[in-house]
Amino acid sequence: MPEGPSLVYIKNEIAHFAGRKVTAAGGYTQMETGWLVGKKLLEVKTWGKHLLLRFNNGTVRIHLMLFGSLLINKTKKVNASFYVHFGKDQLNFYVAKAQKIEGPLEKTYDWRTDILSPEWNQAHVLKLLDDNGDATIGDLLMDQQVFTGVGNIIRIEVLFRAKLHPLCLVKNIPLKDRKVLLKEVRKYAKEFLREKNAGTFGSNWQVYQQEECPRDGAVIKVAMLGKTKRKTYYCSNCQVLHAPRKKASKHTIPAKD
DNA sequence: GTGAATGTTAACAG
DNA sequence: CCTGTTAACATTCA
Repeated sequence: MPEGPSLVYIKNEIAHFAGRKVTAAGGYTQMETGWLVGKKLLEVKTWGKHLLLRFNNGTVRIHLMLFGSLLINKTKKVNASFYVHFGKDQLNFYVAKAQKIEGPLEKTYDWRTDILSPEWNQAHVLKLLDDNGDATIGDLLMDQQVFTGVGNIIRIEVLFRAKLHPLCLVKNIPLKDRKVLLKEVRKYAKEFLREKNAGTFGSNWQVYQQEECPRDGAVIKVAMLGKTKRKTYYCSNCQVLHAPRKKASKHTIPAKD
């Protein structure tokens, strides 16, 4: 369930709990929960795959990892790792990691990299691409400090849409193509959320878990590539592995006078 | 029954 | 010290 858009989907489901007072909190999480009782939930936010429940004395950061889930006013047979009750209403998180964050969230989080945030900032992310030129783009897309909220599905679909080979080095990607990539990341993240809302998620994958390239019919390759220990689906026919660019040589620029 | 899956981190080896 | 590998977490689905 959990890539960035799935967390925004969850946030939207529970946003209306803002203003309600916590009557009980607990679970097998390591985090102390006593500080929540009696406090009013001020706001529900996300930063990539983090779900943030903000209170005036701290924020609960919830991460669903790979298997986590949330049930609203329902329970499973197994214990919740974290739960919070608002009177008769309850949020039950399973297999989720909960931590307390102290102080203002801006101190912990930078939303300029969050692919679904209105604060997302192209210039800032382009700068981060420059800083990470030696990484492969397939690896860098999984870096939450640069592409906050991207998971394996988004990574793979976006590489295809931007026609980039997963092993392409960031420094070899022309600026124009970097901008196309960033545009596709934002676009596909929104499409992902739209499909979550419509209940059609997964019906429009181009390469993820696919066998044939929708562009040219080539066989989709599956491999573990780069440092990322995740399955990578790609079309080696239409996804470009940019070669090193020639060094801009100042000496070959003809002098004007 | 088996294996894989939208993820991350701590512990360990070299 | 830096880098890479492995295990762990414990669920759901095919």
